[in-house]
Amino acid sequence: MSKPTNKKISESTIHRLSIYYRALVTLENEHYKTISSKELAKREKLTPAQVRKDLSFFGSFGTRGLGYPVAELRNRIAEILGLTRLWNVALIGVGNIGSALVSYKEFAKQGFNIKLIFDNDQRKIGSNHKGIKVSDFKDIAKLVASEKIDMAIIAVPAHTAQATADEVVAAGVKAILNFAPINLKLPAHVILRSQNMCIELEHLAFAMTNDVISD
Amino acid sequence: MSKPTNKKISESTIHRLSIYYRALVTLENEHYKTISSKELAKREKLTPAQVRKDLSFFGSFGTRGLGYPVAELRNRIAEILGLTRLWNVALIGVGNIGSALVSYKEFAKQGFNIKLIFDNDQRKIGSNHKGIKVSDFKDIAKLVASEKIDMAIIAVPAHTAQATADEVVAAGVKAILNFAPINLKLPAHVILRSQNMCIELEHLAFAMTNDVISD
DNA sequence: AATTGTGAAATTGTTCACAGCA
DNA sequence: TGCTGTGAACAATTTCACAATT
Repeated sequence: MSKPTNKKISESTIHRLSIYYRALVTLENEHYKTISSKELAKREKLTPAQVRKDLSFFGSFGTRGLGYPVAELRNRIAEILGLTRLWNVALIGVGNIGSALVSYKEFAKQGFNIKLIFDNDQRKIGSNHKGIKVSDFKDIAKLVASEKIDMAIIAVPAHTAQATADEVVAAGVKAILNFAPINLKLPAHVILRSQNMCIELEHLAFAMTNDVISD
Repeated sequence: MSKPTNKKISESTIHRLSIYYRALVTLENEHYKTISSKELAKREKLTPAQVRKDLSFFGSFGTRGLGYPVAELRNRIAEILGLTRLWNVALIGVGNIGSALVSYKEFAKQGFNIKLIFDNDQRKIGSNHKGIKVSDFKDIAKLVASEKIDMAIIAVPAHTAQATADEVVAAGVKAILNFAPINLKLPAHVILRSQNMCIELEHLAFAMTNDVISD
């Protein structure tokens, strides 16, 4: 029922699902009732065939001749991405990036609730960030369990990131978003995504150096 | 000379080049003189064949039986990525994320020098962030030219991002890194990369919801 | 003996093109 | 008629496997 095809959904399809989701939220605000693959593709600089292929992975949702029902499709994608529930997130490290993430409103909008903040700097422990008291990183195991934390965001310096991640995993966290610019080694059962902001700037530098022109 | 093959270097290869670069910097600090594709692959969770294919795009740098010379290879990748020069970067928007980026030390380490900061909030204009005075966004065209800005980082709220980007492009900036969670529409000659932090969390949510286990 | 460099094979991802349906 | 859903064709990327080299 929830798996109309048994083909594996690719990473790139999941990525585009996030894109569709955001587009559909916008379309809903613009009071669209339906949207065709052609129009959705145009908005997100994709091809209509790709939109249809992606959406067909989880069943027939469109109406031939008409397009896709915006609200229903947005809902369905939210279900698939796991956005119909709240996620309890722990933030590790409240330096530059960590502080920015606490205040980042998009997270809350998508159901990612930063519930705990950890640091190991005595000057920061006990202080308040957007109404959340900074806890001592030593207490992570206890608090992750009691607060039912689902995910952790690691925003500590590169040289402590691996040790930090190991402790986060030991505390029972099963999914990590890493902002430290290193490749973390974690057990296979832990889901890891990394965000390295330098890599994107390097990509710009590469493109400018090599006169890459996107057409 | 600089183009030993005429095959196009793919986006994914460029991405891995950034990864190799960082790995090689680490290896150099650990006093490695040479590194084999096997060992490099192991460190970065890739396959040896892929490492060799990627590196072969820009010539034969390895020595059969021995591996790749760490320092030389790091240098060569730096050249390819355009990291052997300084890049003048303008930051647009000094809210949560913008503030974090000004203080983010990795940027400077890789030669990305945030030289100008812009905002349109009168309370912020004139204030200091890490020794850089916040300029009025109205003056962007003049300052981009006089300060020889190469790239802009857009860190403004989603609803103003498109208008901001349009002005940044009008000011003559040819490369943009966008942190606003929308799909910017820009002329083809402008190089654009986007970083959407929600998408990564959504990926974690998807993986947890669907019991994806990376093996 | 160890490891690169690279065609060829396998796999994965994208686009085409059209039958089928509203 | 317009647009979806999808198998087949095509394109890109990754992996294999091995000759060449130190």
